[in-house]
Amino acid sequence: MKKNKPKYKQIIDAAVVVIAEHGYHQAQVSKIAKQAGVADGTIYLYFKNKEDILISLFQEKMRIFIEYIEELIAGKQSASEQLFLMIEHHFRVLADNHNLAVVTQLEIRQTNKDLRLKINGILKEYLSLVDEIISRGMEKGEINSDLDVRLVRQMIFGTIDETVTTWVMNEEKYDLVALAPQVHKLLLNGCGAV
Amino acid sequence: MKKNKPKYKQIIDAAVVVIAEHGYHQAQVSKIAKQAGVADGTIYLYFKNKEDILISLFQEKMRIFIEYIEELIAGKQSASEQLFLMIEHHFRVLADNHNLAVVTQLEIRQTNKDLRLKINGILKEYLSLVDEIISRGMEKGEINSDLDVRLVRQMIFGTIDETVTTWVMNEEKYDLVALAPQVHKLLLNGCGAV
Amino acid sequence: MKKNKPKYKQIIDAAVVVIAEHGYHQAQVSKIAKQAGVADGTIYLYFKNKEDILISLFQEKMRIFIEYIEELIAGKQSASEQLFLMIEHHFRVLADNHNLAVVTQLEIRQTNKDLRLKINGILKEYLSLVDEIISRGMEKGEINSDLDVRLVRQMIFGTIDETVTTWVMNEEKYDLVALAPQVHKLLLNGCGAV
Amino acid sequence: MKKNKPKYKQIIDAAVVVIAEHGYHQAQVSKIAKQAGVADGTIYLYFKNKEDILISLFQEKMRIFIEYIEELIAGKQSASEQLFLMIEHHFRVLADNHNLAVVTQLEIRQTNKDLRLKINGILKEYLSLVDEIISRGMEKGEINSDLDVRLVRQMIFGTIDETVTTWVMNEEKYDLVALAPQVHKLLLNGCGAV
DNA sequence: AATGAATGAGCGTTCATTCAT
DNA sequence: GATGAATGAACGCTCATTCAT
Repeated sequence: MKKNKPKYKQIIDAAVVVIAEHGYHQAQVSKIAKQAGVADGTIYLYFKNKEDILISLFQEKMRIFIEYIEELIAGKQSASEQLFLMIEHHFRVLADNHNLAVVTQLEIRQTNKDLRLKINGILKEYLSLVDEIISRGMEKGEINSDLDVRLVRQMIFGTIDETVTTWVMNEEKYDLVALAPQVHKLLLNGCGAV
Repeated sequence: MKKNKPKYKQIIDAAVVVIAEHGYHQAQVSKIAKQAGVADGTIYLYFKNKEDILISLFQEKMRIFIEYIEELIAGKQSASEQLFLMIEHHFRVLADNHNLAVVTQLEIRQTNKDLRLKINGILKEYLSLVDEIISRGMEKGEINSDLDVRLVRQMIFGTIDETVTTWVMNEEKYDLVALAPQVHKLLLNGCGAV
Repeated sequence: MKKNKPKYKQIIDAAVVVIAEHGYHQAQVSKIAKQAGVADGTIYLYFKNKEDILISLFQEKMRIFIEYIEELIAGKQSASEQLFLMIEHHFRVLADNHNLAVVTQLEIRQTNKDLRLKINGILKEYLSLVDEIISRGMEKGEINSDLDVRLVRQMIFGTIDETVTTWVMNEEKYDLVALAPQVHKLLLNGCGAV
Repeated sequence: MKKNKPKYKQIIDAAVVVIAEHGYHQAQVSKIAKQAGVADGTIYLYFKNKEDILISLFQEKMRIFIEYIEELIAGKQSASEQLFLMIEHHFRVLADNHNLAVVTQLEIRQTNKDLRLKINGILKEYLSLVDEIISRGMEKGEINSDLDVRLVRQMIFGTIDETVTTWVMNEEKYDLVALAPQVHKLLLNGCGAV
């Protein structure tokens, strides 16, 4: 399995650095190879093509992200608490990793439709997690079950995403994690929680 | 004034069609010119460069959009009603114009940082409009004035944008405009309206 | 005869200014038209094409130049004196007209082979004048008649031309006309004058 | 060092052929690549841009030229002899290489001011060599030391250059090398040698 | 005669990918 | 496995010239 070899992660980390530093359109394969300390051709022993680096990058980070959140909310009973932990973790991960924040909020979106569809495919796992929290919240009466789950999820993800993007665009001047309680309150209100 | 000459609008409309059909990176100037029924060089009598077409396109559409919404909400008293009219109009414009929806939700975002910053500059007028509705709603007691206006705006815009993007990504399979009441309700709840 | 109409000279003078100021490759027809105060299309009522402007420019200036020198040397007996008057006038004309100097020494030479051949055709009149001075000098015994007239002419023209070009390249920092006596002496020595 | 790799010289030689054959402005990079038997992109592994090909070409040829002349005149005592060897070698190199003669006398001069300045910078090494010969000639009493070294150099270089250009323009119909003794005599006379 | 909007051919350069070593 | 030199397709933009008014 190539994904477990050291150079695989090495190249992905190099890609995050290079894309964050130079922007997606200036992140040539040769630059990524140089940053990773390997030859250009070596990239193609681990990735099908340049697009595949980006997909794998997103997949890898998302996998870790989701696994962590799943652990985090595992023992919690209330949807409200689960939602809060998710929001806070989402904010914390990106606040702690400037490069990753730039890549996911700004650079990765500069890609073509096809690539974005693939990235959306990966994102679905996260969205499913949100759906589960919502559904469980409805079952327990925490969330108004008249609402459309999909719409609620779009509100939650849209708000979180927009909040992070605005923060990145404003050069991360303020404390993102500190916004978690307010965002949580807004979203919970929206859900019709009493 | 070049912006009032017929070819100016002709080229912008052609750009919307070509970009929606082929994607931003496959929207060569020659393709746009052909679609507009002018020579390649004519493009440059009306636009500084290819990037300028995109900026002008967004500016032009946003100008019409904002002017229309301003008229729409002019006589309305409640922030709730104003918000609803805005959401519905936002959805309706894009639902009525498939090409424009694809361009604004997917293609325009594939551009480099500089261009995105310019586009964000144009978007600010819309966001200001939202801010005004929120502020007025707070003054009247419709919206919980303890909330951060910026966060509320991010929730509103983030939710609307995410809703439209999801709809476009799902190949516009369902009725977007019909979602307006539910989205409106969600957002109003979020704002702490009683 | 178009050459006698005011706009003909107007355009040629504009071309000298524009080419000197912006360089040959940045001297677009539209710039020349603007400088001349006429419409782009008007240029083509007086000149076949852009190349024709340059040829006519050179022809016009050279005609005046030669006519003047012919008058100047008309009454003079010695080839030495004729040569001196020619050198001095050559230097003076270009020293007095910065733009013309830049155009003839630097910019006009940036043209393609065909155009340079045409320009050389015009230059031949000047070279013939030099040949005549040399031949008469040989007849009178002022110049060593064993020498090849063509080679002597190449020395004379080559030296004058190189001297002016070096002066232009050095930003005309020193007095070109003041060099005439020394250049004259050098060339006369070269001709074997005693 | 890229300059020692075979493809470096291969591309320069191809450039000489293509520029001589089609003229500078019709010497597209793709034509040069084809002539050199490499891909278009390969050019850019060895040269910064098209302009750089021309500069390197001139630099390379000038380097060989100067090195050869320096060896040639190393053991010679008289400035007269040194001057003759230089003139003859100058003529011989260009007479032996039609393409190079066309490129240096006609095509290379069609370039813009910036490029011409760079080329002049390279030419300075040659002009310095001439200056040295003149200075040494003055020390030894072979050349009239009242003369301005710069003017003498301009006469020497101007005459040689004009002679070669005239020969190229006349389609190289006569024997250029055979002119060396006469040109040498003319110049030596000019220098005031007895 | 004069205008100036419109035309459209033409090219230097980048960079993802390959493959011989 | 690892290398990195070589490949070659693809495109935004300029500007001399035309021609309807």
